[in-house]
Amino acid sequence: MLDIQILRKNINDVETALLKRGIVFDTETFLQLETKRKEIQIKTQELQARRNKLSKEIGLIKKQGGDAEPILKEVSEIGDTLKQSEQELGKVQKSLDTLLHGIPNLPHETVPQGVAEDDNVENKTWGDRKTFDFKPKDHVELGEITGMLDFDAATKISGSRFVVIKGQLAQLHRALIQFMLNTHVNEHGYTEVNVPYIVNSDSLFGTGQLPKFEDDLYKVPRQKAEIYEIPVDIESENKSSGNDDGEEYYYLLPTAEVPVTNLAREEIFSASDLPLKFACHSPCFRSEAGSYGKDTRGMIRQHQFEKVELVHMVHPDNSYAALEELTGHAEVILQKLDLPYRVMTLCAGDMGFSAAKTYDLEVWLPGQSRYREISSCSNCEDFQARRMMARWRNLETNKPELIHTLNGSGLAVGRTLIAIMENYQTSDGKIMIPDVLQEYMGGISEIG
RNA sequence: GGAGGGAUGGCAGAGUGGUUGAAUGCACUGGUCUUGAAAACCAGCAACGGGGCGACCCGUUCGAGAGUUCGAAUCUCUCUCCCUCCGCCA
Repeated sequence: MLDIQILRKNINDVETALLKRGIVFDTETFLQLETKRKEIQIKTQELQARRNKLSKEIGLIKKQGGDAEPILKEVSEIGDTLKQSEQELGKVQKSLDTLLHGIPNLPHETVPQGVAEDDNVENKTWGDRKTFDFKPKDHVELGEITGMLDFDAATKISGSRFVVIKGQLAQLHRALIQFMLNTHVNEHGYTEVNVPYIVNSDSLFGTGQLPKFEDDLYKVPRQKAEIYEIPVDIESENKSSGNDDGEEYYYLLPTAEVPVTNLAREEIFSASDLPLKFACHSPCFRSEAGSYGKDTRGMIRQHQFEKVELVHMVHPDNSYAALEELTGHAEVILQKLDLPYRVMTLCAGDMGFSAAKTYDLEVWLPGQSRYREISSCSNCEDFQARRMMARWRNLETNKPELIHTLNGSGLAVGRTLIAIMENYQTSDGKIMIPDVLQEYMGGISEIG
């Protein structure tokens, strides 16, 4: 969520910044709403002040045993006007909120202009792409040969975009999780957390998935206490547009970023608490609505996958240094696994809703002969913090101020598994185990 | 599933219709004292929003929402969450 003060004072800057993302901001509508808001708010508050003043006088008069009748009459006349004014204000506020909640974060000045993937900028590449003296297979073929990736079984059990991993490959998958967590906790100073996989709408609002991206999420009906049906004809008039079904659903987490970042929701940290760094392994659930036909082959894009997520909560001055650090931590995993990758700075138009700047790590997949995203590391600045009121106390001002939040994958486990399969394959379809993982695999050096 | 009890400022915890945005303690900030620190003492200290160049002024907020009232932390209703006991259970 943007600071509404920026919209009020520097609307042109906002327009320009959003244009960098390829978004044309409806300044006209905003200014109209804002003018209306100001007018109604001032009027409402004047009425409230008058009512409060008179009510206090009534209290005093009654205490002294005087006659409050004249004032009582005057104040009761304010009632209707005030109520109407308050309702009007509520409507305008709501429209403004809806508008504000739908505006994505403004890109940092170092973010390249652009609207799509093609405009992302390559920062660096790491590692040598291995050359094979045979035609490298992709993970689907390798999975078939070894019998350890079973898409048909998953289709039977669940449907498309699921997979069953079997045998030593499942073990390798588990080994990757241990390896990633251990590295981040023991070498990078993260605190490991284990979180709920079902989250509420407040949490999703906090990180920015709601209200705009509800279609991407799996909803879980929530058990509600039984309530009596209210006869429709009586009640329907009064139930205005504000009839959100707010807490009727839980949601499956699309990323551990949601529960972990929300640890900071409505908290005020002391300056010495920061930075906080959390590492969390979790499954992730995504409906993938709107991605029909995209990445249908293999386990690149699944409804359910596992990920080790890194989250930083930092002093606002340090968030860009933290972004470099966090990205570096994700890179370490790829380096230790000796998987070739490149680092991309996402262009403004390709960034997620909450991000001010994002680096993507893309791993080389020889079976597909291309780089594929395996981690996305973002600085959200105060965008999420404002939505969830995550603050720290500045001792210089003695006031609570917004923290900055960052998140990144360190790494996506399923895609890392694919990368190992494709990069470490042998001509007869076996998979070599990267050195650093062998201790997690009972010392073996090859599977398949 | 059954029976009770609760939710108030950063934290703990008073407050049951009228200058209560809220006693008190802790924490925090500034000061006195001290060689320095601690202790003691003095003072300050909720958040959010609006108006004004500004000194300031105003509004909202005591889990959330609705209601009663001239006036609600306090009364009514609904919801959410937490705690205790019993039952069941990985």
